[in-house]
Amino acid sequence: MMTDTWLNQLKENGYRLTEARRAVIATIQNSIRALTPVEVFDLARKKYSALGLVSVYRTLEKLEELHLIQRVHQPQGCQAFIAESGEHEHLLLCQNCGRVTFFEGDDLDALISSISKKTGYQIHEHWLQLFGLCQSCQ
Amino acid sequence: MMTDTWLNQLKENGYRLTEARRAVIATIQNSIRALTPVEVFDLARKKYSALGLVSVYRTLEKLEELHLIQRVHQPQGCQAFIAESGEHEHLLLCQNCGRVTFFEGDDLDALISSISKKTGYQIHEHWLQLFGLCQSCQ
DNA sequence: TACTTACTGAAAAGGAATTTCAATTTCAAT
DNA sequence: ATTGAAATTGAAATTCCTTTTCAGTAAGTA
Repeated sequence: MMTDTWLNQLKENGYRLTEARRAVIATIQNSIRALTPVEVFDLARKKYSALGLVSVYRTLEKLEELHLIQRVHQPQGCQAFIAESGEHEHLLLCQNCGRVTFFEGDDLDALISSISKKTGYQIHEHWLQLFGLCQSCQ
Repeated sequence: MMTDTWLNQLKENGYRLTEARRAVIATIQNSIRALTPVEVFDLARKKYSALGLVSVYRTLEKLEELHLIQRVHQPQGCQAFIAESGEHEHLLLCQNCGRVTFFEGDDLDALISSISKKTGYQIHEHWLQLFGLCQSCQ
């Protein structure tokens, strides 16, 4: 199970496995949408009521550092996190329920080299994110 | 001049033209990179030293509401603003100097309809942003 | 089982954005 | 020009979110 993968990742990097971290990890892995620190806190406390908000922040920091989660940028704010998919993938967000779906196969090479030629920039990275309505929200 | 366009926009929407607003507007329009509220404040105070930070926040709010400026999302944070270009354009950011260049002509229709088919989402919006080095920073 | 040290939650501190408020300025109506 | 109502101002206070501090606790190796 994926939870174990994350716990192993923490362990391999010299971090300890604690109840607080297990609760935060389980919460994020069970969510289909991006969660803010306070949302993680509220949800995780249902399973582990002694959890402190500070530990949520500290765990999120470590998970982000290990590239297990990523920050999601949205018009309403950029404080929410979602589990990362393995590869270089982009996000598709439901504007109604917030569900996050990953997609790949963006071939932007032609576009990027054309923009590079026009502007004179060396282009190193790109962000692509789509917004819409998921099947159940249409 | 573009400053006048913005001032007219404010006026047409029932807002008054004040020294504070003129200073904020001039600062943003003269910047080639996105500025945070505090950066706007520091720059604008060189021309109008009585300016308060609160007025910067309030003016940014109104300019955003009128779609004259837009928030720029970056890995380091999402508090910076840049003047909007007229049409639906995307941003190209220099990772060294922060210079912002707009580009258009992103034809993502094929990609978007393919993703739509695969995922079942109705896609309504897309964000595309490129990062790299501008000519003078290479 | 013992022991080192990372980790914890609570409280305090810090930083950014918003609200409050009395004084000032804008600008439409004289 | 002058007036006066109402929007706007800057400073201070407040709120909200995140980080730091700290003494007690728990993880996990020896």
